[in-house]
Amino acid sequence: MKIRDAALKTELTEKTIRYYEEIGLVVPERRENGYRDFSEQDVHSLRFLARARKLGFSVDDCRQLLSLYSDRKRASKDVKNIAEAHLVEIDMKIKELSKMQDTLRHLVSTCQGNERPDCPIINDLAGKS
Amino acid sequence: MKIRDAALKTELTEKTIRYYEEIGLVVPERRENGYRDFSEQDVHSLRFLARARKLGFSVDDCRQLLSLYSDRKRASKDVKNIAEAHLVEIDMKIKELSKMQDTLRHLVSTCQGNERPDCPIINDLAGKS
DNA sequence: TCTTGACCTTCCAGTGACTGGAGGCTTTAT
DNA sequence: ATAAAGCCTCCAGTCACTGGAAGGTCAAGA
Repeated sequence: MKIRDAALKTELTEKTIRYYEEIGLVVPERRENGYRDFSEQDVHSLRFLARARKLGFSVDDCRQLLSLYSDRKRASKDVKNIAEAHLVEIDMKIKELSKMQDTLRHLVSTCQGNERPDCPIINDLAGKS
Repeated sequence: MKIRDAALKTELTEKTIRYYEEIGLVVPERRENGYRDFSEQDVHSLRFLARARKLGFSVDDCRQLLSLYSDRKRASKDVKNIAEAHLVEIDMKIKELSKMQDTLRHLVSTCQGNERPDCPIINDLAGKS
């Protein structure tokens, strides 16, 4: 299957698929004319990658997960470890964003938002309390 | 004041300060020997930038906020608009992360995490329901 | 005076995960 | 025969820095 069809089947772009090949996540065959030729296997891998990326796993995590995926002797604990570490990262990001949200919401709510220059948002950024 | 002291006073790194100069966010004077010479004004701007970045504003937002900061005839609504747009982005990010979190938490909770290969996380990523 | 070491400078490369585009083949349809 | 679509590679750009090399400057101590 050519790259266009692989892209349609995986909801990845052709660019992304070529990039994944470049960094060694998939290794499609090549036809005589140089065109990539994706097997069903390749498409499975790409879909796996697409899902993992959607869950926010880094490409490097994806590489490990993909390797565990094709390892029949894997220990589920290895997978779980990766997922739990990722969860911790997500938690941290949410906490950080929530802090920003709180501060900003407060500032925005106290700003008149009119034509005059007085602005608690600017004041806060300027360090004036 | 030399860059090291500017860095200490603003909690930015020297590298970051040089970068901010490179992209035109601050324009410190230069001494005869080529060293940057930061005024108190410059330090104020840098602190302003540091705070805005901590709230997650993009460098481009920061540029606009800084310009509004030094504009005595600014309208607070211009500031508020930028802040509100940023809040919307933060909300979206949090929602996206929360979705990932939900899915991942569920998957992690159903995975035994032992030496055996059966793994609901891998199964989900592989599209097996 | 010499030297050491801290501090400053510029410039280049790398990060993550793509994305856009140029320039050039091959295939398909008219 | 020709045009359009589709494929290829390679290079540059994104964002906001960060690391490091190579070299100039300055103050203090031997």
